[in-house]
Amino acid sequence: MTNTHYALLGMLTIGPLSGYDIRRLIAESTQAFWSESDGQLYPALAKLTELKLITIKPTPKKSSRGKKIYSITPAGRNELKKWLNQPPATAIVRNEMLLKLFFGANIAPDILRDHIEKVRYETKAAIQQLKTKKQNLTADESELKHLPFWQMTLQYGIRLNEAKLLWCDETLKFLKQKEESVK
Amino acid sequence: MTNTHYALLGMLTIGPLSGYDIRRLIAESTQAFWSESDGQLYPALAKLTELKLITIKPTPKKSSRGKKIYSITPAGRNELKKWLNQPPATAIVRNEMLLKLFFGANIAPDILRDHIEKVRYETKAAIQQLKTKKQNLTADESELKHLPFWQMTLQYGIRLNEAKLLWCDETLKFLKQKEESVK
DNA sequence: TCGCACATGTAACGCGTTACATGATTAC
DNA sequence: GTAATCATGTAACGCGTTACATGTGCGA
Repeated sequence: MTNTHYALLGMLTIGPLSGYDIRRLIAESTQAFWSESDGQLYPALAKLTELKLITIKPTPKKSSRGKKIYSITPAGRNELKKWLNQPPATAIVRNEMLLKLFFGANIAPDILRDHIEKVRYETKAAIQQLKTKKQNLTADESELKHLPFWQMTLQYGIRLNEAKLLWCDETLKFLKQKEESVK
Repeated sequence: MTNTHYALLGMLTIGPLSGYDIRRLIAESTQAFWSESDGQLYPALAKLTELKLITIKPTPKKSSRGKKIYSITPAGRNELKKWLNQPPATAIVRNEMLLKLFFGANIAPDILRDHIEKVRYETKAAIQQLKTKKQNLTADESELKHLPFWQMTLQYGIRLNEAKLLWCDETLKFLKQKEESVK
């Protein structure tokens, strides 16, 4: 049981979903802090089924395409809760941007500026995207009990990206000063 | 050539170092945004030597332990610069804490609060550590040209963690209100 | 009828971690 | 002499990605 498995169990607490649905949900709702690849998703669903933590609903009408609708079982809910109750592991991060910056003495100053300018641009776009997503989420009335938690994760993204933006501005300003002092 | 290889090349622009030195440097200076395990480090050094991007210095005096001192070659510097000039790839992140929060509707409210409280505590500690490290860095005069860049990476950590702390406070407050409204 | 979105899966690969293994030198 | 630190490496394993493979149903 990896985090991938728990992520899938968690998604199925929202309601019965197909693999494809989960895939879309992840892409739309959690891609900012969680992602799954196909190569993980489908084998993980198979394993969870085998463990009887999820079940395949009997296809309601005609076999509509090859679609399989999964539901979480009581045993599945139990496993999920056990995992949720454990404090989250502190992640080890690897930030390529900061690694390059750490070796910044070896880069031409204008190229480094370009890099940070690019990060700044992406960060601004991310903030905008997260904010609109947070707005739209409020409008949507389905799955009311999940709403506040989903908002919190979006708020996290907003806050962290705001800080990143601030840092980009600080750093660009600093780099500009540095270059001028060299002239 | 993976990021690990470039990280090692980068470290060797600071000066000639042994594998153990690099290991220590990473643990002391970049662990907040970059880490390497032994299982990567030594094979990577071997490969870089084979590619002649780094060389083993003739052991200066008596073979002091089994120590090998590596230096970057001109070809190595060239490879490093090519990598540094490319804009950093936007990383895919996986944040277990946010994933658990996303499924927060399935957790007892007080346990969730504990989780965030723990994050808050760790974040405060991280800020303090980064700030003192930034102070001490200024005092140290070796490797002057690297200093501003190292400070920028620390500042990044400080800014991001400050935002995280703010978010923790916001979220804890919000959760408390939520619980009271249920009563 | 043609293309796109839906829908599920497998195979290969590689990065990175963990655990194991070994031995030298220094400080107490 | 013995513990801690210095110092280098290997082996096994597993997670996760990428690319490949296949097929359905709907709308223009």
